[in-house]
Amino acid sequence: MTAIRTARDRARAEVTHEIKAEARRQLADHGAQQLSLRAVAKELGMVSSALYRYFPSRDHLLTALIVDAYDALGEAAEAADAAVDRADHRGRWRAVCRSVRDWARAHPHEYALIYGSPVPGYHAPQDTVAPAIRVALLLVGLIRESWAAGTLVEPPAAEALPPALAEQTRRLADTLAPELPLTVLARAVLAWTHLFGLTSFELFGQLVGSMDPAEPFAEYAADQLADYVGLRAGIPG
Amino acid sequence: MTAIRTARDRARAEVTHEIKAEARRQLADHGAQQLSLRAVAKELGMVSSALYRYFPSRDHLLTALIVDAYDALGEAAEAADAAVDRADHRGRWRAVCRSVRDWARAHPHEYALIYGSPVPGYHAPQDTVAPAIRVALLLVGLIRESWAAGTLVEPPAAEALPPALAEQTRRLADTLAPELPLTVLARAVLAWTHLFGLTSFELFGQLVGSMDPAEPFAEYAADQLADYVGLRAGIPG
DNA sequence: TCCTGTCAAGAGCGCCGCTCTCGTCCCTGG
DNA sequence: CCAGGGACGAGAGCGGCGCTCTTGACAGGA
Repeated sequence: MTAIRTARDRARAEVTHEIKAEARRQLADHGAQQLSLRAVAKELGMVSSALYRYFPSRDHLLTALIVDAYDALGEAAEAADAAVDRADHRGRWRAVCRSVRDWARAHPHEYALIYGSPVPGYHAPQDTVAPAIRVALLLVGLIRESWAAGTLVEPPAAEALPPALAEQTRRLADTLAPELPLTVLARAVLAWTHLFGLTSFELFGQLVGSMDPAEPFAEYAADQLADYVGLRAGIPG
Repeated sequence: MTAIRTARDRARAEVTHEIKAEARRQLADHGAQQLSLRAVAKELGMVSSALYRYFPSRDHLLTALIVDAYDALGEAAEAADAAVDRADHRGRWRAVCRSVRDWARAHPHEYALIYGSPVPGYHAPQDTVAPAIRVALLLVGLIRESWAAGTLVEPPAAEALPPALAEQTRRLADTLAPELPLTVLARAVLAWTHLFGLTSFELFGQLVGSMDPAEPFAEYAADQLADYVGLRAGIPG
């Protein structure tokens, strides 16, 4: 558990890391579909069968890359958030939205790997869920901060969730943000799905011919979503 | 141009259709990734090379399936729309949203084929754009009807689009809905992206652990989107 | 020192998309 | 009516894929 012990272990960790690095390079260049164990092995001066000492299958290697991609995206979003005044919750929201889009555009194949259609037969193992929700946690976190600061605009009181949705939202709130009104949390989830839905739409070419380039539309969407969840502009002071 | 002429032509059309049918079956069963020309050929009692008389490559066959999928989805949406009172624009909106989700859940692999990450290297040819926009046209159409009927709630006048987006939206409006206020059209596009974004999120497993099952949330989203674009409930009479 | 576990390598299996060649059959123009 | 040409299916084959199994070299613990 402590440090890496034997020379064998150290070598093993190093080779594992090198395989992932080369695989990530090929993924970024040619996409997940084209990621070939043989090509990775060749580039590393190994023979394909040797890779199976480190990853039991292509899917396992892909899973490792998925976790890395989620983490990279989460890190980018957190960095963007951290660069904005803590009290400017709306500005932070917009920064996170922009960072997601920017990261996706900079790493289209990685983005497609995590938010595109899942590889058939492939089902995400449990290791991927924790890194997968980093951006969602970030968004909920800043909404909570705005709520705590008293700057969050609540949805109209008349708007009640239907019972089934209220129950689901309550369960979600219990582990995520018990103090938030359920309507706020439901709207936050909706905004979250929209952020990634729009990013995917742009990246997968569905906007070509309408809102293309998508930059102004993405900015507008981030604004509208901030309104929708109730984030107010600027710093109270 | 008139009818199918010679026996050869008839045979060719029939075989082409059978290839597509078998390919669609395999696509529905195992996903696009697993769609193999050899398997299709074997199932049809042919040899793989013979298929190349009908489709010059796997991608071309896939493109044919994509067009079919867009058309099937468009047809389902149009049927759902047609089943609702013409004057109940909000009801029609919700029916279309529900039909998209239903179709996607009934045909996950076809849906993934058209709204998932594009196959690497694959770029949609022009044939696919016309069927691809059927649902969008349907949604814009019913918004226009509501506008014409005077039942559409306009966004707050204070909400102006930033110049770049206004210009894009205007270009879109010119060929789509010249009479609609730009803010309405922009909101419609946003709602359109959200509809498919949410559907993809559910289908690709991103909602597992939060809004799962997604039924109540999807209904809620359709409602919220109807509000957002300004569709009022019920029939004026 | 022996022995056990780890490792890279190689051969090979059954797939895949795709190409090329070769007979065959039928349609059509003379 | 018949010869030529075009469309067709079959087959062999190429290079590549994921993955398995066996083999031999090497290092660390008993």
